[in-house]
Amino acid sequence: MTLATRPRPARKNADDSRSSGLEPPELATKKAPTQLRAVETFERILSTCSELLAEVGIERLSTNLICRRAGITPPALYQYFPNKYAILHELGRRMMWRQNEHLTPWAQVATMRLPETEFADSVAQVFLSTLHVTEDTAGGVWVMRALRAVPSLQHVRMASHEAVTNLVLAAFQDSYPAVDVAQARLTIRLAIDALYAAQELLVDDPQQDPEAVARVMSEMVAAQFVKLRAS
Amino acid sequence: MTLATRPRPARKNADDSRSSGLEPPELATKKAPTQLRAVETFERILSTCSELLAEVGIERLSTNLICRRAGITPPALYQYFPNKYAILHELGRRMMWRQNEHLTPWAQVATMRLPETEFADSVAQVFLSTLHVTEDTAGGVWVMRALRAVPSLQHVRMASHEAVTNLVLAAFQDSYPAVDVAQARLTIRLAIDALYAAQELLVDDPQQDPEAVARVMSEMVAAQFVKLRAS
DNA sequence: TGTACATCAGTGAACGCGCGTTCACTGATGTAC
DNA sequence: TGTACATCAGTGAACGCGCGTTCACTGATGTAC
Repeated sequence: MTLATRPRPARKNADDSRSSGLEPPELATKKAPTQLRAVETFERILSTCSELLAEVGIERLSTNLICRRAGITPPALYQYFPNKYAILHELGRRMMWRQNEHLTPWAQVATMRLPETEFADSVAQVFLSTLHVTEDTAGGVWVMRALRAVPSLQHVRMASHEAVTNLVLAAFQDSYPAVDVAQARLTIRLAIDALYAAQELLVDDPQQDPEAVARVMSEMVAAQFVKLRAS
Repeated sequence: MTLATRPRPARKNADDSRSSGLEPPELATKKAPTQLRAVETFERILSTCSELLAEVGIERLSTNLICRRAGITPPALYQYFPNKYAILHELGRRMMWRQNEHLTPWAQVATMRLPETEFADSVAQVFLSTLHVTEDTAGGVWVMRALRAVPSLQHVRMASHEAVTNLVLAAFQDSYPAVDVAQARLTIRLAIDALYAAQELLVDDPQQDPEAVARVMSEMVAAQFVKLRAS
């Protein structure tokens, strides 16, 4: 018989690569895939990760598990991502970006000038449409939860909320230039966080009626916005 | 020389005890400590867990790590808790309970009848006092985050928010019996979730001013409550 | 008030397992002449 | 249009490590007579 098992390769110092557990993990992707096959592998890693996140939760998610499910071997995964956090980072970025996309056409001067009732209706509408973005993505909720749960991933959510705030703030300022910026920014930011919280409630508790939640939250937000206009 | 190393004990079937990864983990505590020394150990496990949660995050938290830091051996921990989730469960329960404690004296008929401005002020006050509860507990924020992140622990947060909702709802109904219950419950629940979201913002972003956040959120909530009274 | 014994509290040492990670390698795709 | 060669994409097999968990055991505390 020829070589059935190869001899153990010499290892320099296995500890070098293992972090002490205190530095944050690398989040950037590594090599970008160029060939078609590679792009498919890259995307399959992402979708598998999303899928598994919903099934086993972030705690039991591992690169080995992703590889097994995606039908590839670990070294293939490591070519593109340094660790599972980088995969989650990419998933989070995409999800946030898709949500923000739905907001851009709403955050216009014309919207900000709407009378209270119409304004509230428009808020309710964007609320429901961004809700659908999360619902339509497999494991979308769990990606959102992972962003919250992992310390090194928090900034993705933060940056996204910050970006949305600036988007809305710009439109608002164009409409009401006299309003105090700090005050406006805070109100907008809190409105956004409250709306996201309401989205989470809907996901966590399927008993709740999305339309009713959208209505109440929009009223709350609209009233505060109108108050802000007059200040 | 006498027995330096003992012979390997026979193991029946190591797989029996290892879960397949799909059933939720047991959350109840095991034996309750009776003697003083045991109570101290029990409490040290809890406080060490809280401490480590803040340092390494839930992802790297392990029973072994807790034992090392707490100065006990694993079997001692396993006497009281079946796994790390049970420890987090207990920590979460305590934190939620302490927060709710601050709310009970507020959720009274007299409060509900306050005029809008005074009502808003009182909301701002409870908001800030519950915020301090989280801040004063070592690793308090991380306990909250763990409750969100771990699927099997979600119900602790949910149950707490539900309980708070009922508390406020009862006081509100006593004051305004004519108001539609479902409508009132939804408004209250969303207000609570929004206030918690604002708390998280303050924790995540130390730039934000707690007083300013408290003020804006309270105004938003108060306005909606007053609208509700008149319906 | 003393002692025998039961229960409580915690130890030391080991286990099997899956995880993250890397190695030398093979096969597929693209490209220069 | 064909071919030699470089680069890209992915494999199979192994590693050291820490984790969850359990064993038989020792020492401390409480209690019945």
